[in-house]
Amino acid sequence: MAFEAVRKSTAPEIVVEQILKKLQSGEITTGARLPSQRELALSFGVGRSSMREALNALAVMGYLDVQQGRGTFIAQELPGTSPSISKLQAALKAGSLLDVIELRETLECKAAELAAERAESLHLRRLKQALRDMEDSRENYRRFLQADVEFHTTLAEATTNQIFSEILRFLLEKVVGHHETFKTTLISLEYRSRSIHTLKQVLACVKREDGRGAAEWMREHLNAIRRELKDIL
Amino acid sequence: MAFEAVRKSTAPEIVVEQILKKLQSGEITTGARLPSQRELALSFGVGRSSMREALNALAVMGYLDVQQGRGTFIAQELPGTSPSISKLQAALKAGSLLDVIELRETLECKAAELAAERAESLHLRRLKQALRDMEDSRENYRRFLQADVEFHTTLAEATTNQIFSEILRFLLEKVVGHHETFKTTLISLEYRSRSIHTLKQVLACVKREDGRGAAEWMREHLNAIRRELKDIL
DNA sequence: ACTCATCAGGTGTTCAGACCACTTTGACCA
DNA sequence: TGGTCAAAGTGGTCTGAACACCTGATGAGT
Repeated sequence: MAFEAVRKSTAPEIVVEQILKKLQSGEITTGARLPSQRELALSFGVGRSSMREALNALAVMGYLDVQQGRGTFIAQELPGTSPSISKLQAALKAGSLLDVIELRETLECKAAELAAERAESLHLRRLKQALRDMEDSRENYRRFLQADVEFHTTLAEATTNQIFSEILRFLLEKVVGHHETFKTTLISLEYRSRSIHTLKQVLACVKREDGRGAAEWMREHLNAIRRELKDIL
Repeated sequence: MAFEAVRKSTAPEIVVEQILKKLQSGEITTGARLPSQRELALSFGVGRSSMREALNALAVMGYLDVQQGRGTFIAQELPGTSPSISKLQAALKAGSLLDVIELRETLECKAAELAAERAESLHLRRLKQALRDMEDSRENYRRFLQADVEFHTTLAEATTNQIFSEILRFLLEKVVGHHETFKTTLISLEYRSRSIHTLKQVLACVKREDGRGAAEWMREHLNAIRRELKDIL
């Protein structure tokens, strides 16, 4: 037998709900100006402070835009009530590391390929530097990981496809999170050396604009990670 | 000569910032109880209403949990302080449609391949149904688009890789958004017919577990979209 | 005619104080 | 032991008064 939590209805909450309803039903146009806080408080039958709390809450949520001396306006862009974002985050939290690897294999191989075709000298320099950092920090796990991520991030940026690079950055962030949660200091020194070697091959391919080669070496790199992961789990 | 927007520092904002800093530096433990609003206001040197505004903002953001009669508590689960999400959204909004297509080609071809290996009968049924819906709504643009999205979404789900499917769902949502923004009713009837044909091939390949074939037909499908897009732009 | 400083009125912002509603606690009593 | 009740502390709400800021009108000066 389950009970529902008692829904307490405080004044600002009620006001927020009412305004939200009008907002979502399209009764108020974006960019429109609301009456002054004093008037609103009067017409809602609440005190100014309660009215202010409601308006502030809506502002924090991104629905309103309050400007001192000018008034309160409906936000130009209503926050896309997109539940997909939270679903994405939930999936990332719940999803298995192997799933992530599968995605990374798909995306990063293509990224390597595109990078080979489009990378500019700036990217090449950063890739080179990241590899040097990895070599210099073989024994320091955190720094190694950081340089590793830098390499992958730069490669993604070199695709000159902003969406591509942001999604990859997003994924990598989660990978790092996983590492930190599980304190995966376990990663073997041998694996690190092999990583550096493989990524050097990737960089070499990118330099000579060999897309297929870059993709293949990247696949090799990710397979190595997958193997390492399986050993640990 | 560019100027930065003036950063107005209102009292509650400053308080929010300070509390946020303490929160993120881990100076306060989750679940801990804060001093009373009156005390806090005193120690921050602001009025109680300003203090309340700050606390409410933090509560809306999910950092705090205020309970009447009991006190204000740090939320048990601090909201993931990931700015990358908003960056991702920004990139999606600003990024070109061609970039999205490039990503889709990468992801959906792989999805088709994986689906061919893993799809269950439930997925096959839904894919079939989606194709039927597309055929039945050749003349109704919105319904056609909806069925189209359903096909791609189902294919993504058939990978049995939750993260994969969520990211694709996320991308597709944006594509639909683009369509609705630009009122792209322009898409030719011929294109629709060709889409249906190509996707039928994809489904056939998935049925006989031909991963390579499914990927190739999907690539064909996306190339058609790319061509259609170029014509429009 | 144009430019600029000034001012009045409206707006959001902040404050202080009072009171209300709720929760916890502990003293009290049957 | 169990219930009742009052007190104290908490957040919730209201009010009136300043304060800070923006806008538009006014009018003096060029």
